[in-house]
Amino acid sequence: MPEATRRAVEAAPCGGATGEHRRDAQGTRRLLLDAASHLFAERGYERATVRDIASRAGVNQALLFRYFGSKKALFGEVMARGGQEQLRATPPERLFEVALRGMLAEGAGPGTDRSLEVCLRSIGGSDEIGEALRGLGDEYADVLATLSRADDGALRGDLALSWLLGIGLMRVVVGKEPLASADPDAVCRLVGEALTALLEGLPKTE
Amino acid sequence: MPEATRRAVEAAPCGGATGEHRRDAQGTRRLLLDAASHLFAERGYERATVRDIASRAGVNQALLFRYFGSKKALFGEVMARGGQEQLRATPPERLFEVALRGMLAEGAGPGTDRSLEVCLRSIGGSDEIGEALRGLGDEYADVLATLSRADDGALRGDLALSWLLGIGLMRVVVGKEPLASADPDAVCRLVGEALTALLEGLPKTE
DNA sequence: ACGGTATGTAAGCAGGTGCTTACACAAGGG
DNA sequence: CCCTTGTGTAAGCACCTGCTTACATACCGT
Repeated sequence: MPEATRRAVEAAPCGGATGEHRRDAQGTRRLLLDAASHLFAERGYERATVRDIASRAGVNQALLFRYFGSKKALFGEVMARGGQEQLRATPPERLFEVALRGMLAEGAGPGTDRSLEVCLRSIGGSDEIGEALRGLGDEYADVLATLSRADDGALRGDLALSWLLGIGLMRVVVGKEPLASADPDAVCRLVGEALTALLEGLPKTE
Repeated sequence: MPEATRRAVEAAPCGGATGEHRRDAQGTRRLLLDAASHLFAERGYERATVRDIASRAGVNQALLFRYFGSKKALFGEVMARGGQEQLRATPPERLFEVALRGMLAEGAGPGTDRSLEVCLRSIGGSDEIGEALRGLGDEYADVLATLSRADDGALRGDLALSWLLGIGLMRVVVGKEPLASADPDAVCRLVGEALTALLEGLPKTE
């Protein structure tokens, strides 16, 4: 990869035609954060190297360590940035479908939350990463558990989350057919119907 | 030449990896295969290093390459050895529960099939490994698909397999509570009930 | 203008990886 | 006996990893 995607020459006319970097710490910090977010979602934690991230940001990798300290800390900031927005912005009875549709949507627009995808792709990684990922899972499961009035609601929530992640696993990281190309509506309908036996608090499937 | 003592050594079961090895290519081959099987199931493909495998087998790592050529080839032999026995030995309508219970049983007896666990722990790995793992998934999904008479039976099979793997993911690799410590019977009952909406060919839940 | 400092870079370090090579030793046949 | 062959080992190679260091340079207050 000899040609890194250099930072676009900003509107600021530096005079020189070289397209050199403006010295803007916050800007390059965000560049690194964006690059890391994309690469973690694409390859998972282990397979996204700091060199790749820095290269994608168009920045020397030493800056990554100056601004974030370590790869793990960068990962933490990435997950904290947009990770739990969807979790908090979605009412519990819609969370499952929203998360499922978020994972079924392939073209990842800037708005979609890919943190669950990051989790799935980073599973084999170090124990500390697994710990961090378990935290996000716990929050999802806690919300899903409120959808059942049964006394084993927490277990039912875990099972629902398991299905959600399993579907994401098969679809986006394994690419299993026909699931990978299936219509999101069809998947939601089938899963929704089956889940009514598990969680009573789900909205009726039409 | 103390041939009597040598013969006695050969007759003895060589369980421990300690002490000197007798020069037995087939024997050390199997030692490597066993060690690899355990370590792949415990840590996944990437995190099980060839040094660890050779060390666990009590032999030099160079032998690993002499007998198998590469780490990937060794992985292939491990997966081919016991991977699909359970798949072929189990009638379709029982496959889901057998596989689920196999994943819920923590104490991995010598009989239990851990190849699905290997899949789960190796997901982040290289693309070629993912390809190999997809093959096993395909076979499971094909069997599960026969349990539905609907015209989207293949999709329903994929969804059932997704749940199976998702549960394994949460339980054995993430260790999510309360699922990780839940009673296997309770899990099977909840999942079985919900799955009747998806696959009609499942045996009645009690 | 100018010096200090924030920002950026090139080069390298220590450790780990899969894999290879050169060699030691045992067995068996001429 | 020696010499070939199969089995096992120690050492090393080339590369990759996260991370650090020494240095260059643009910006900004004075």
